[in-house]
Amino acid sequence: MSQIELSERQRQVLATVVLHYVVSGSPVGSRTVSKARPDHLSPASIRNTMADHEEMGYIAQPHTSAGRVPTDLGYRFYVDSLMSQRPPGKDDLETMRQVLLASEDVQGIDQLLNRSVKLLAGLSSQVGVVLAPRFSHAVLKRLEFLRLSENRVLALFVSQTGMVDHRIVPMNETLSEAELTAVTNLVNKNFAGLTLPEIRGRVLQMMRQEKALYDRLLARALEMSRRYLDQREEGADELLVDGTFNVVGEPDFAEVEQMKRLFRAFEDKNRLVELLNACLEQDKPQVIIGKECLDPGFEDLTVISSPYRYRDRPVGALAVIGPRRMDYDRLITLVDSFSRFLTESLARRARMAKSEQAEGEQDGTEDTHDQ
Amino acid sequence: MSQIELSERQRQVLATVVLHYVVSGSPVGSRTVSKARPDHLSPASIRNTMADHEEMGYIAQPHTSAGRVPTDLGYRFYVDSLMSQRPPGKDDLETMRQVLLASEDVQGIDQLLNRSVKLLAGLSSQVGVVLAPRFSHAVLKRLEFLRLSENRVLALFVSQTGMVDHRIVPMNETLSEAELTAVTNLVNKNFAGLTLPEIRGRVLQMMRQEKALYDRLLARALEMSRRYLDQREEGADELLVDGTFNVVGEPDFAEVEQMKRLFRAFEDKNRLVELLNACLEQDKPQVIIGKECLDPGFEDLTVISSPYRYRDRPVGALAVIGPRRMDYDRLITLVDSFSRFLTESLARRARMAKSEQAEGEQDGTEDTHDQ
DNA sequence: ATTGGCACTCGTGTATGTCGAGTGCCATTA
DNA sequence: TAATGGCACTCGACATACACGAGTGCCAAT
Repeated sequence: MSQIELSERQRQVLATVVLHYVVSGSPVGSRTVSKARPDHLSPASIRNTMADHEEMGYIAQPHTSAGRVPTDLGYRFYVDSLMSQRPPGKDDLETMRQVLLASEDVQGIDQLLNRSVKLLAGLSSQVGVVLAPRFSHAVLKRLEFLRLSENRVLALFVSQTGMVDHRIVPMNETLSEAELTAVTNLVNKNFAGLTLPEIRGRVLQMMRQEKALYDRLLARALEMSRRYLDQREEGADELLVDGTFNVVGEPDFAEVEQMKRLFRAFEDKNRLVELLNACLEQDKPQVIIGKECLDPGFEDLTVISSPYRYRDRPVGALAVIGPRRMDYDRLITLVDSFSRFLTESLARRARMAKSEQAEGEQDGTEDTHDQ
Repeated sequence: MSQIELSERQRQVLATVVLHYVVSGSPVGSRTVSKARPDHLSPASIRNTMADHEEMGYIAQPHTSAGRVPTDLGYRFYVDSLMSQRPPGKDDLETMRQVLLASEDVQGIDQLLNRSVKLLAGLSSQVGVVLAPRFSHAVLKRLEFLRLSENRVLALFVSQTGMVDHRIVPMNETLSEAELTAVTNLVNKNFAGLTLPEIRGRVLQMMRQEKALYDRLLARALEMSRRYLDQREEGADELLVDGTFNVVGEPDFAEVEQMKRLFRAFEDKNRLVELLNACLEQDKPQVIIGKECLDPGFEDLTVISSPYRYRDRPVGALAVIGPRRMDYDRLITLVDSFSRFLTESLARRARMAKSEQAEGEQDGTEDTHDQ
């Protein structure tokens, strides 16, 4: 595992090994590499180079006298410094444009994301994952409280882009319908146009003010808002997965146990959400190869993820998940351009909402947000 | 394939074959049956009986000189007339009670269903499916319209049990915020307490009345309600699936192509919804075995489904899906009692909402509904 | 530094043989 | 007449043996 930088030849050979292995799926030998490279090196020379690679941990033999297979480290090196950054295929781009534009017009964000994940799985022939926009950056258009039963109130959050979230908040004090309506109005008057973190801050601040203590309704309103904010966190169904069938035939997942783990991982949304959340702060597509992911459910997988943005802040992410042996060149550019498309799509929505807001709003809240 | 009724012996032997095959997974021969049955018949006699069965199409040989395997018809006969109706396991019942009661208290229906499907998959070790309550039987608590952009309005439907549905309805005429609020009020005054079909009827009826034509807001309100009603039908994400990993190891799905079809079927929610909708009118658990299901994606599967009810009407369904070789006795009773539990759970919710409604409602709509 | 040659390793595929579970048929039995 | 025991036959599962070929490491020659 020496830290010496690789010579040009070593780089070339490693790239060839990865490239060949990705398409063929079987270990690649010195002879194959020799024939594939334009410089006419004999298999024997290649063998020496490959022996070096093995020593450095980039490639490995499944068994003596077999060809070489890239290790996690090998893939990593390939992705980081060998890969040819070719532009995305025209076809892929065109399809994406078609589908996203079509979903953009009339449909809600849910449908847009739904189609996106199906499209992502389809184009990549892998498992597609989309993490829906986080509510933490959503801007409140309306927060409504409806009484369901004596001690249960339904809190209904609508963002300015039309995202809807509802939670049931427990109550220990019963309010009449009229009081609830008043509370709803109070909340909207105070918080419309703010994001959730901003609302949380405002709530705490207002709770400290004396005035709130004497205004029973306002106190109720703050209390209920706080409960709503505390309630929401789980992040369960804001994750869309599609294309799991693409992984079924893969020879890389021949062993049953392995495959079972895999599907269990796909159904455990929480772990996936966590995984994607981790990439939110990146601004290039992020590639996690095999054991680089600490979650044992993913140790035979590669995850290519990229966040999408709204108003220059990352709000959600999308990913392609597949076996480590995958077409990195294509899929990375695919994920990258897909996230750009989604970002654009959201921006267009926002522009529509903005023109709307500018036209017919009545409240005087700050206008630095317009989600 | 003679239609003669089976003799007692034939019934016994067939039952034994099914029972053994279900646990062992390998073809069962005459010798095995002979030893398993209390009447001391020699293998030779059993062979005769089994030859009859084969002639009648109840069992088949994978190849000459192998044991017999039940056919779809054989399973069908077993389920219909041979199965011992044993009561559900105490353990299963207890677990169900625990989980459902725990989810009942504070949580919304979404969470209840979410846990249900996981529990169903867990208890059955098969794929669990739950079809969420249809909105067509939901009773309107509140229908709200919020403007998102110039020509898009968000319609927000809340049922009296706390189910939430939102759609985006396109508009060709722009309404001011104030007008929208007025419209919302009109809609709620007229339609609160009605189910969707009732609302549809009422809308059409009112549209025919002259009065509506001259009241511009009322006309708008009716138009928008109609658009909302037309919009919703797809029934996409109201289906929960869990436990697909249970099907991975199954030797019955050894062939890759078959398994791929399977997973594609699980992801195509629409087909599943259709399948479950078909069982809504049954009142016993329904068993669909292999090719009895016309959908080619399910031809190697058995689906055990049962509706659950609300106010004596079936509103949703749940199912266990697995290979044809499954423990019919246990799973049928499991599905049956699970659907009862869900029905009860919904009823309890309704009682809570009812006491609530009786206490603090102000409108004079009929009280024959209380969802 | 590169290369050709050589012995060695192993996985894969094929041919071959044995074993045993299971069947169908028929003559025998109670 | 229904049940049974015996027998020849079939066929998959499993093991053994063997040849083939791709691939390697090492070394001496260029």
